[in-house]
Amino acid sequence: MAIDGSSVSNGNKGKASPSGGSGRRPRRVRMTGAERREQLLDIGRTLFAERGFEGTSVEEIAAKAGVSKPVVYEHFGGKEGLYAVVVDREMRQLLDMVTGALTAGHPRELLEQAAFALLDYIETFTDGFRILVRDSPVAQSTGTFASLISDIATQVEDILGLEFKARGFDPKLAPLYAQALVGMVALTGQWWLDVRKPKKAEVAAHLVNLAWHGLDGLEAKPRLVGHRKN
Amino acid sequence: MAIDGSSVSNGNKGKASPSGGSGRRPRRVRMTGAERREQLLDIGRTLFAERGFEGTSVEEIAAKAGVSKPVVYEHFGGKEGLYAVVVDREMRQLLDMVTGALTAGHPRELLEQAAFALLDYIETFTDGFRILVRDSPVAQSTGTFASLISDIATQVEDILGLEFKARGFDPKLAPLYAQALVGMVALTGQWWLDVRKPKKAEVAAHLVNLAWHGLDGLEAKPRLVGHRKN
DNA sequence: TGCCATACTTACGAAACCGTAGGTTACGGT
DNA sequence: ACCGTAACCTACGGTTTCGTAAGTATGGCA
Repeated sequence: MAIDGSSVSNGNKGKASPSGGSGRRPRRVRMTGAERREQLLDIGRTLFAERGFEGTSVEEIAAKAGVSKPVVYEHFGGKEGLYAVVVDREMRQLLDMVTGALTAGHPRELLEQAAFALLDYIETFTDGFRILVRDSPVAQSTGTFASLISDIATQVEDILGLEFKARGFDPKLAPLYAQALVGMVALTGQWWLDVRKPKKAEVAAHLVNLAWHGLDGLEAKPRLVGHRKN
Repeated sequence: MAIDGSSVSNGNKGKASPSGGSGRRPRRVRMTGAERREQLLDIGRTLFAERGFEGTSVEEIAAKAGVSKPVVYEHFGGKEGLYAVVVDREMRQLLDMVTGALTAGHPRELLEQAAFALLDYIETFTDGFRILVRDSPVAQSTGTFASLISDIATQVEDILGLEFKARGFDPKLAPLYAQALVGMVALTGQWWLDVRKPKKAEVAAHLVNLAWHGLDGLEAKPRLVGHRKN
């Protein structure tokens, strides 16, 4: 089992039911430290996503892992410790995906790839996205969704900045446009989470359509330049 | 004093300091019921905005009003009661402003007005916006920011739907584009909350610029059709 | 086989919080 | 001057939660 990669698998089989199904399953699981740690992170992510930081108790996390509270404290020092790790991993994941999509190409392709990457993250790591969108516990400054969005927006800024200069626009406006683009994709992604109606690639195509041509010059049937399947 | 209108004024003069400055100020304030109610709503809104629902205690609200806990329970029946009223008023306010901006005109003007209205709301009722963006206590379904955004998006949908039909686009895509537009404005507004850099009208102009012409056909110096001052 | 580090438990202290019971003070009308 | 009502308070019960102290089982290894 991969120790580092934020494990996508999450079945919650544990359930703390003491009796096994057939004869001789070991009653208590007794995982290795690293395993338990990963499991707690998984469960924590899920619970934080659906109940928020303050709405989730350490005992609940521990119980769902079939373990008692002090185990959590042993691994993370406390609730905030666990939360911090969850958020950090999630931010890293999202940032990696988007950054990877913003490496090279024509601006329109970059936009397309980034939009797709964000939608992809939202789909694959839904819980993480929910956590990032929700509020952080205290003293946010860093670790906020806003700050993360800003990080991404900063990269978009750089790209836009060049483009703006080349076209004679004020590069100081790049942040604004970057924010608008990210916001457009992010909130559409959130909406799409519940609806799931057009396929992801189609959503991305339409978003790019809107961002690139504007309402005035929309194309009826936009296509992604790079054609994807999933 | 207007009983109903969500009072914008918020100075927190009370502060519960018992000694008045000069001679004979009555030591305890003893407001009328309606006044106290409004004051509690004001304070509640502020606290919920900065600490969230679960992070705010009834006692804290009461203390800040220079009053004891049971007063809050007398007026609102509990923490959730107060929160519900705050959220309801805020949603109504925002919805009114945006709906009012979406009454008549050319689509581009509507977009412009709606964007401006949202930014205006964010600026004027910052705390309210923060509350709406944060998470609701439990059993969200209604009262969520997402649901509010959807309400607004629905209105945008209708407008876009007509436009799409007239232009021969698939009207089923209207929700997607509506969501994208609303998301663009909403998240840009959230960003602008902290930065406050370009003036509100300028932000609106650029948003309309992007939404209308797209990155491909951006204007260097967009102007709002209806010129505003504040 | 005996040892020992690691994984894990039970039990508890302390604090924060919600919500209520029952009593007290000021204000307005008569 | 009196009295009722509306506004407000003190005090407390009961629950939840964080975090810790101190002890128990388990599995690998000399």
